[in-house]
Amino acid sequence: MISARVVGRLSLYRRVLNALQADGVQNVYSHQLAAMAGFTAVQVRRDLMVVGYSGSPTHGYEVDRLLESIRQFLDAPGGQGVALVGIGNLGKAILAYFAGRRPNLRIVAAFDKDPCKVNRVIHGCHCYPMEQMAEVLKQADIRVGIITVPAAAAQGAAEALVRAGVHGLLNFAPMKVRVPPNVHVEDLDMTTSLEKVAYFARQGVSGKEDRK
Amino acid sequence: MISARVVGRLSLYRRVLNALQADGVQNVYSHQLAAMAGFTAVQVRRDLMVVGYSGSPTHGYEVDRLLESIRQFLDAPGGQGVALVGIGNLGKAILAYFAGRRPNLRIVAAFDKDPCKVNRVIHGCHCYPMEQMAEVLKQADIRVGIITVPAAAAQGAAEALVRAGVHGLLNFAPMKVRVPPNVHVEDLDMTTSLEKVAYFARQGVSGKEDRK
DNA sequence: TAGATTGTTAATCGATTAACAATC
DNA sequence: TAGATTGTTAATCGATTAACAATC
Repeated sequence: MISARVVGRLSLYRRVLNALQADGVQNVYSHQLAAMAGFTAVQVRRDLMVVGYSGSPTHGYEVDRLLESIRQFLDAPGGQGVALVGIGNLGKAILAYFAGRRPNLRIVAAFDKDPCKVNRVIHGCHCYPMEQMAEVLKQADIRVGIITVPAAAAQGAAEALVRAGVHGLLNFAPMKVRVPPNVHVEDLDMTTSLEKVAYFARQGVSGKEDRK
Repeated sequence: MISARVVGRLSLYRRVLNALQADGVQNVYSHQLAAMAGFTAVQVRRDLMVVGYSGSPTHGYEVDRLLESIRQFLDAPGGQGVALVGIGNLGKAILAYFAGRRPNLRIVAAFDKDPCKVNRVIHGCHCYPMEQMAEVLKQADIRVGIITVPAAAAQGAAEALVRAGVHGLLNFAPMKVRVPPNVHVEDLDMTTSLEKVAYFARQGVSGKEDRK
């Protein structure tokens, strides 16, 4: 079983490698990738072994082939649709943020309980009333959901998404949601993160070991 | 040295406790708080010891006094100002999200290099050109920064904020920033989080142990 | 008192780091 | 070959979990 941490780092390596590829770089060593991604060389080498592509002691890793290996590991073969619940300020910003960024992982449907916010297209994403969720998600084979509703509505949104067949949730609401054990939840809690930063800024220390 | 994890959990406990207080609940046991916050009772008890307030075996924790202890631990005495760099879709959504939410931790200044986006007020926050950052931050004694610029501009934004005296950064850009060791950085990388969720949704497993 | 909960120590678990032989 | 890097195993570190005496 691959840990969530490794998957997250692979996602970061890919972005760094994309930048290198754009610059015409053909080979890269683990310590270079480590410095750019903010991890250690040993972590990088161990993570890259997971995707099943080996480097060479003389040339390091070939950028092109490594990117292809990561792509095969991370991406769904035919692309993956994502649903978003909660078309408020944050929801709309996230629709804009992901619009056209990664064709393989697109937000293809958004939902809101407010009738005034649905039945239109925002940043290329169709907006539907909550009642149509099961139907739309089944029809588009969507298995990933993003929750951008207020805290009080988060649990309900999560349950609706899970009922509609979603197996992964990205939760922006400042509240933990309870889901069946086979559903993966990532919490992206901006309030907690900001309070953490504020605490350590006030203490004048980093809360982690130095990053050299 | 308190770990960033503990500080983050305290922030969550506070929100759960606020909800309980609003419901008129006066006492709470560690296992109740644990269930609501999504952690274990032992974690809750250990974390609460950090803030220096002891519970009682018979009544558990008093909600009012516990909230006060957490507040004293987490919050800056006179309130803490926050600066935001990058007034795009995401930046504006974050200004709206935090507006009026926590008087003690307010975004009081926003910056952008685009002259069209500055010299106005968005969700109660004054917007300035980048050139005025050092001056504004010093005058308002701001030590916390939020980065919502594109990936390519993140390092520059981080350096400008650090030069202006910031000791903590909340980084939304999908790129690691390098900072001096005494600056605390929290990365809030939506792209990585979404890719993690998509990966585990596709595998049909949670990537963590069951949450019971 | 009896009993559930708290505070605290010991054991477990997992991830990171260090060390080193294998490789080109 | 010499040398830097890779892949892999062992040691370290930190956090979580389990166990239990102390408490009201």
